Amino acid sequence: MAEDHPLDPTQQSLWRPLRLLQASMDADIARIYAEARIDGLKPSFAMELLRLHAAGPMTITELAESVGRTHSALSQKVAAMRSAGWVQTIAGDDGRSKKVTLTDKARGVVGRLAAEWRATEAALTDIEAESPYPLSRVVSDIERALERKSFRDRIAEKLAEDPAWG
Amino acid sequence: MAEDHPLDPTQQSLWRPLRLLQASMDADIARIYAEARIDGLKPSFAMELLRLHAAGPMTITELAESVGRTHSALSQKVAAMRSAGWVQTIAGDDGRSKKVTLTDKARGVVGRLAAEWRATEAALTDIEAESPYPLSRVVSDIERALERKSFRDRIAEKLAEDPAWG
DNA sequence: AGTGCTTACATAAGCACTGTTACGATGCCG
DNA sequence: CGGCATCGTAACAGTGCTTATGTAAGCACT
Repeated sequence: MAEDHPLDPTQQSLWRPLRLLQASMDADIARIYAEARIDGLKPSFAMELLRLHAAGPMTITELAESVGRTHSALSQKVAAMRSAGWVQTIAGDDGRSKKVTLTDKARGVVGRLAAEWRATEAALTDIEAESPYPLSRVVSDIERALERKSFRDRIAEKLAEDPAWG
Repeated sequence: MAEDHPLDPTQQSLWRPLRLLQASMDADIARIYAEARIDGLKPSFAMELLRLHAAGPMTITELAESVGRTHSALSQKVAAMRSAGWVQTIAGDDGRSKKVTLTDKARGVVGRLAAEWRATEAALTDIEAESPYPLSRVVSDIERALERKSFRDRIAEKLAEDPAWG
C-alpha cells in the first residue's frame, strides 16, 4: 500500500519545476529560431556569431576562452560554422593562429540575431515585471550564496545530518 | 554607424546567467551522486525509482505518463534499470502489460535516494532563505505569467516591434 | 472461430547535441 | 635545435530522445 511508504519527495520539489520551466522556455527559444528559418543557423551558433560581431575577429583559442570551452570543442564548432558559411578563418598575426571572421552572409543576419537576443531578454524583463520579485535579484543572490558555500557542500552537509543517509 | 561598434547583447543578459547557474547546480547534484557511489545508479533513474517506491508497482505506460515521456522512452529506461538490477517487470493484471517493481537492491537504496533528494531541496531552501526574494514565488509567478502568454508569443511580439528584425 | 482494431510493450536504428582524449602538424621563440 | 603554443582532426563517449517496426494480448463484432 502506497500509504505505508514515505511521501514521494519528488512531489514537493522546487528544483524540478525550475528545471522544467527553464526547459520549456528553452524550447520556446528554439522554436523562435526554427521559425526564423535562417538556413543552417543553429541556436548554439548565436553566441559566437554575436561575439565575433561585437568584438571583431578572434582566434579559436580566444573564442574558446570567451565562452568557456576547450579549444578543441570550439575548433569543431568553428568548423561547423565554416561549413555552414557563417565564418571564415584567415591567417592571423601569428602564423599558428587563425582569426575567425564573419562572412558577409553572417553579417547579413547578425542584426536579426541580435534582435532575437534582445527580444528574448525583453520578454524576460516583461515577465519579471509581472512578479513583485525581481528574477535578476534572485539570480544574483543565489550566485552570491553559492560563492559563500557551494551547492555541493550544502547538499553534502544536509546529507550528513540525515539519519536515513547513514 | 552602430555597426562599427555594435553592442554585444550577449553581455547584458539575464537568461544566460540563469542557465549557467542552473547548469552549475546540476553539475553539483551529479557530483553528489557520483560521490555516493551507488553502483550503476544513474541520477536519471532517481525520479522513477522514487516514484515506484512511493506509488507502488506501475506499468511502463503509467510510468511514462507520470514523468511525461513516451512509452518507448520509458521502455528503454526500464530495460536499462532492469539490467542494472533496480527493477523487475512482472506480469500485470492484463497479459499485455507488465508491472514495474523495485528489486530488493533498489529498496535498499531508495532511502538514501530520498535523502539525497531531500538534501538537495533543503539546500535550495537554505539558499532561498539567504535572499529576501523567495525563489519558489518567482518560479510560480513566472509559470503563471507564461500561462497568460507563452514565452514564444512574448518573444515573437517583441521581435515584431524591433525594426532590426525587418 | 475468424477478422480486424486497439493496447501494451520491446527493439533497432538513428539523430541531435555536446563533449572528451589523443595525436599530429605547424609555427614561434629562445 | 628543442620546447612550447596553436590549431585541426579523428575517434570515441554518452545521454536521451524519436521513429519505425514487430509481437502479443485483449476485445468487439459477426
